[in-house]
Amino acid sequence: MTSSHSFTAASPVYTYQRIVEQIEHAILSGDFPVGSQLPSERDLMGQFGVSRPTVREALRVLQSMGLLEPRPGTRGGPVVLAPSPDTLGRSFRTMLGTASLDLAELLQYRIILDGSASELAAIRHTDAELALMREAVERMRESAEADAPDFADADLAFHERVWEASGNQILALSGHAVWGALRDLLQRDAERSPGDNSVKLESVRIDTGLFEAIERRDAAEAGRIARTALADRFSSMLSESDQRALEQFLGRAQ
Amino acid sequence: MTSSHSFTAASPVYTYQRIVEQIEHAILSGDFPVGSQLPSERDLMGQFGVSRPTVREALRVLQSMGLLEPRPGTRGGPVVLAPSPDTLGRSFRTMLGTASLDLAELLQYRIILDGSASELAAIRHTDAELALMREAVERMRESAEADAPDFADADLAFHERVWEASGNQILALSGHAVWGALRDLLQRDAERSPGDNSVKLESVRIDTGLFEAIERRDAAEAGRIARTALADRFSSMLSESDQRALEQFLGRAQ
DNA sequence: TGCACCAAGTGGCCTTACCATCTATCCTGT
DNA sequence: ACAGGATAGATGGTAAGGCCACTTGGTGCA
Repeated sequence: MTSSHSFTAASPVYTYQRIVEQIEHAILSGDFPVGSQLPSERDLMGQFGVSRPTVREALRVLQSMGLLEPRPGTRGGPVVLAPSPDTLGRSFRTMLGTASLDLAELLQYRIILDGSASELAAIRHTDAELALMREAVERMRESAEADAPDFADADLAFHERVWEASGNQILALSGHAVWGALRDLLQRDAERSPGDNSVKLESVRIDTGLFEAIERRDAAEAGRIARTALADRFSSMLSESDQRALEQFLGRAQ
Repeated sequence: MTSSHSFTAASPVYTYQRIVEQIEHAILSGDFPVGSQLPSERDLMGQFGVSRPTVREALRVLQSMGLLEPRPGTRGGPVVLAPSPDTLGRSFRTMLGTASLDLAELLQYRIILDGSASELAAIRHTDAELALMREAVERMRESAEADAPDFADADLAFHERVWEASGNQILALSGHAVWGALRDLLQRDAERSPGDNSVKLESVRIDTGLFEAIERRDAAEAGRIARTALADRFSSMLSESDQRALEQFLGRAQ
């Protein structure tokens, strides 16, 4: 009879990878708090019993994970960095960049994120966050009325404030990444009409409504506005079947 | 008078970093599709005009981002990988480990993703996807009743099928990443009672209800089940204020 | 006391080299 | 003619040694 034992994959273990794991574990377990220094490359090369290129490869990987930063000079050595959400955002971006994404998927994902973020922002925003959002809407209005070229920046700024007011930085980071991917996709596909002022003014009108819903803590309405705004703005670029699926997801059909 | 020109920081540019950027851009812009090969290290060393350790450091970084995989042998060379949730999940875990992310945020994010994925799966699942989900639920039930150790795998398999049935691969990738991070966190924090069969049976009961809601295309109910299941299962690990915010977000309070 | 200088150590990069492994090809045996 | 194994070449993994620019900390001079 065959044994029920299942074998695990026998992938080779590279020495640089084991160094990464050891140092990573040492940092995450608190042996090297933020701001502390690791031994220099030449010391590590002795401690691990490997050559310098090998420890350098390991340090590069840890560096790209945002855990370390090199520091030259006497009494130098790699220093442990404070955790930054940047790497998480970069992971989102590379994942979105390599995935062969179609517009429908990306739009759908952004509708999910923005809708939820708007609901959360309505529920748990603080006065300071509300003030920042109000200021951003005002800047959007000014930019649209002056037909200034920085409207896209002002638009993004407002949505960033909403993401932040959601109190969930994963939402903020992924929202930013998806926003960038969507922008890249559209920029590549079609040359937008940048001078069309009515579109800008319509955006201002919608975002003002979103802001007011958030202000009066009407989560359901805030989420609804955010979702339908995105759907209305982009649905014309989708195929007919994707449009129908989107409508159904938003609960308008049926 | 002083000029109004503002200078930008003059940070040093490392050559290995420029290689990373060039290769990353080439991959993300589609010049090297998934599965294609880059020139070998020795070739790249010639093309970039640098030494082999330097191109190796660059390749290591790209490798740790999940973009590449080395491939030895004649006609070898670094291979471009398909996007994987692994690196995103690792970023989540790193941020959790360094305490710049808390459990509440991650749970909230997973509730948003799983809820939306379940709604979408209810709307647009195909017969084949439904069969796969039914099969996965069945495997969960068998594993729970036999008290087998592979229950966690069966549980994950069911949720993977739901993510896939949502028709949105971004949802599937990020769902997978968050799931992995959450699992690691719990595994580390507390030694769960693996023999507690009632918990498994309860999970089976809930997921069966979710499956049936998806089967009858009841999107609202499917979303509700997915969200409340996650909240009920994990909320006891949250602080009291986070629990209240979660309840409010789910629309039960008020 | 202040400041310029200097020496030591650090990371950044290079050169050369060897090894295990994998792939493609060829060559042999059938 | 074909199947299969041996072989040769290229690849990535790792090592050793060395040079350079720069940062740092102390030292000695004004």
